[in-house]
Amino acid sequence: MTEAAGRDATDGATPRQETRSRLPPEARMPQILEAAIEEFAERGYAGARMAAVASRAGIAKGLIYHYFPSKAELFQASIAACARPIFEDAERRLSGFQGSARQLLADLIGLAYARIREEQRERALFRLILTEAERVPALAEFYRREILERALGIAQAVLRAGIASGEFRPAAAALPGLAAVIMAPAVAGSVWQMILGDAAPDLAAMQAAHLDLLLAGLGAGGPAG
Amino acid sequence: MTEAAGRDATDGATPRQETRSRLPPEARMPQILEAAIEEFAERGYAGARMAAVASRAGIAKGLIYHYFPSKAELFQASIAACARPIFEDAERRLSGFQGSARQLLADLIGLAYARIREEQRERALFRLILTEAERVPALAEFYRREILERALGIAQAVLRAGIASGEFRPAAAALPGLAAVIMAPAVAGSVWQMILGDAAPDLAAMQAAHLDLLLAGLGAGGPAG
Amino acid sequence: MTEAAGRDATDGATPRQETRSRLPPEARMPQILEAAIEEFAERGYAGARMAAVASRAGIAKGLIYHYFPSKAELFQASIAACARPIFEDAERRLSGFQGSARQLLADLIGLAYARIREEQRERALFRLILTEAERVPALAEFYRREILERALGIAQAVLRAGIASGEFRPAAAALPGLAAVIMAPAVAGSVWQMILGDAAPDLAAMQAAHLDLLLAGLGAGGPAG
Amino acid sequence: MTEAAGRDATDGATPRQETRSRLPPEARMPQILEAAIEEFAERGYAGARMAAVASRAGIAKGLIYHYFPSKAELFQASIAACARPIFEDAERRLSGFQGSARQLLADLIGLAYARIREEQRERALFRLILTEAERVPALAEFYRREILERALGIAQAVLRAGIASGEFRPAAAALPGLAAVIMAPAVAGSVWQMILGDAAPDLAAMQAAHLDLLLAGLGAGGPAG
DNA sequence: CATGAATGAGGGTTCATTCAT
DNA sequence: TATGAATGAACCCTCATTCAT
Repeated sequence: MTEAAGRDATDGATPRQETRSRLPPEARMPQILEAAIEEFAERGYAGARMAAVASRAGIAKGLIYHYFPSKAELFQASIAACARPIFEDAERRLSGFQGSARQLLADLIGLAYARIREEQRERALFRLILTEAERVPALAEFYRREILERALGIAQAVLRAGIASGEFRPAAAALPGLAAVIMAPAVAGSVWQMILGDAAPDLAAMQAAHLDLLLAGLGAGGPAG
Repeated sequence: MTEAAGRDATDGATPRQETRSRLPPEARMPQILEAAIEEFAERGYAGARMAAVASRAGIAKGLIYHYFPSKAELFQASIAACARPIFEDAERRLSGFQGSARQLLADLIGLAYARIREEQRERALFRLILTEAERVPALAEFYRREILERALGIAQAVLRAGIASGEFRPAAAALPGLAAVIMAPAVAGSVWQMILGDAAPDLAAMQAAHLDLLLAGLGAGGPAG
Repeated sequence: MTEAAGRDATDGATPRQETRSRLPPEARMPQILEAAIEEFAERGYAGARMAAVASRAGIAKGLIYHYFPSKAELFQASIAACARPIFEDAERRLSGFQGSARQLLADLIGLAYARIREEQRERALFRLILTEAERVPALAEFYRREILERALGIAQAVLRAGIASGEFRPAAAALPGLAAVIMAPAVAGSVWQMILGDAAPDLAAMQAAHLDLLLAGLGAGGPAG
Repeated sequence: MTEAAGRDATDGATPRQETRSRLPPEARMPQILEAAIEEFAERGYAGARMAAVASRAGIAKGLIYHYFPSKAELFQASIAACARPIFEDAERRLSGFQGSARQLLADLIGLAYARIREEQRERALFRLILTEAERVPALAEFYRREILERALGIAQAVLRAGIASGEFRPAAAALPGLAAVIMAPAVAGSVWQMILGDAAPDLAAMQAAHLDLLLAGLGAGGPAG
């Protein structure tokens, strides 16, 4: 997206300060990774071109190979660079929470939708996972371990808390697929964002309906209770 | 090293001795499209190779170009070939339905999960859409028009029917994001299937929890009511 | 050396019969191998360029890869193509020989120098062996088995025959290094040809001196006898 | 991935704290040449990498260019560095020799085989000459002038001495190729060593047979005498 | 209609060389 | 003097596309 200013146009007017910049590795590597994440996310692994990565990073193609031995390793490193503790926030909020389970649920849903809306980087990671999971099993495993399992764990914890406090109907504990269903709208919402952008279902409306449905569906007066 | 290749084709003198099955376009095109869908779904557009499509179809590379002028057009045609009336079934069931809205909801959810589990072809299409939507706007548009909008329409219809019959709480009508939330677990489920295969959350459990949550959450005694 | 006429010059006068020729594999492969042998022999493995091989063969670069999967395999195949029974001639002559051992020796030496002078292909092979033996152990092994051992065997056979007939002094049998020494001038001669071309020591003069020295040194009246 | 590199050099402010051994050209050049000779001998000119030369020399890539303007010139210099008076020893021994020509011949042959066996550096030079002579005419010329001609001169001198003293048959003088044939086994022996290493014909056995053959073949009672 | 040999435009990668530090 | 980041020109190889047969 940054589309580094091409070097093709010798525009003659500006006095060419296109000099070599010589950054230390600590500065250059993130620059390349950033460019790579963008390129891979937009084009997929096969469609990405090393030249485009270099161009986005504003460097020569060959320089990439001073930092990463191959396209495949650059890809792996790009994934790793995205793989920050995505749910740290949510888990901290969960463990320290004092109020009602209903309030906690509302909080966490708010957090999830906020990330979907705002986190550029995570959207790219999600696209890469969807696109390349079949080709790179490590990606699928990463998604399962770092994203799906942790999100399910959080959902389970909230459910348990709500049942314990009497806010949620006890029968909810008997539904093994419930945690997945609870978090599903956020997943679908981010898929739609990814595919459709502005034409996707409105996230704010989804968030409101999502919370409403959960509160109603989990409430103590539910049908299975 | 000797690669005993070639030469088994028509050699001009002998009047056609073992030409490969000379099929009319009506028979050959689906064969090629089938192969192309598989290849594109497995490798993505950039990763797909025309030679592999030909090989899957059991024909020579060159023959593809008698039916499709380019890889890009073959891709478009592959998409179109998937674009069969995915929701025809559901819409027919919807329009002719006699029973309760709760029963209708259960039926349609059952239908949806069955397709997710079984329809090889649709899974491939979904993968292509996820993978290539950014690069091929027509794909995103196809998804919006043929899949998302129709699914949302069905969900809205069920909601309206349930509200009209008094089965669902009237407040549901005031939540514009509800239709999307209602169908979201099926979308998330198919994404997980795609990424994780057998490691994905169990679809049967999701289906049960999904239905249970909806019935409870939409029921007349809900919170927003 | 053939340096196929480049296709860069659209000369406008000649009606361009630079049409694609479509040879069967049986005809194209030797053509490529021939070109490859030349290129590898002249530049060594690392120095050889696939583009140059293609150019020598008068074909496009990519076509090589229809016949050989990589530069390394093309190299191996080039070696194999040279590896014809180099000493078949000499061994046949040896086994059927009727005259004196001195005459046989003269014959075989004549044969050896004739090959050094004339065999284009063998010179290339020898150069490749010298150049790449360290990098490609199979080359060294090929030289040992197919060239050195067979040549030594022939020399031993002649020695034995001459000793048996009383033409050569019996003490020659007691010198294990003698066979190697006997054939050495031919090897040195071909090395010098390879390095120096016309500036190399004259092969005819060497041949005469070689034979003379052997006849004198192996003769029955020698010092060690 | 972090490549904790660079930065340990002079940074302009602090007055030189841990600059790497700052050597004068007289000390640095041999170090580089030594490394270059190894690398060129092992990989050939095209296969050699400047980075590998630097690494062998324990310096940075760029420093090579302070001493040699290009790879080609480094190669030339490497050759020149090998070009020490290879035959100085032999020529000194020749000019001061007092004993019989037979003894002199034995001495010189012993010297030659000893060098083949022991001189690492000369083996590398010889390999370079064989490998690159066609591409670098100066190499062939160097070989002709500094090695072949001088060796032939020594052989001629010994021959003349032996004929003059009556030890060798006079007819030997009439064979222009004889000097080359006399030295040839040593050349062949070193080629075999180079290609085959331990699988080469035994040098000690060759040396014995070589000397024996020469003494017998050059002796006064020979056939052409 | 059908084949697969043939082409040629890149894409990934290497490496001699330069140059800011 | 010394470093190694940075460049860019090839090089090997792939693959969509063409076309003689």
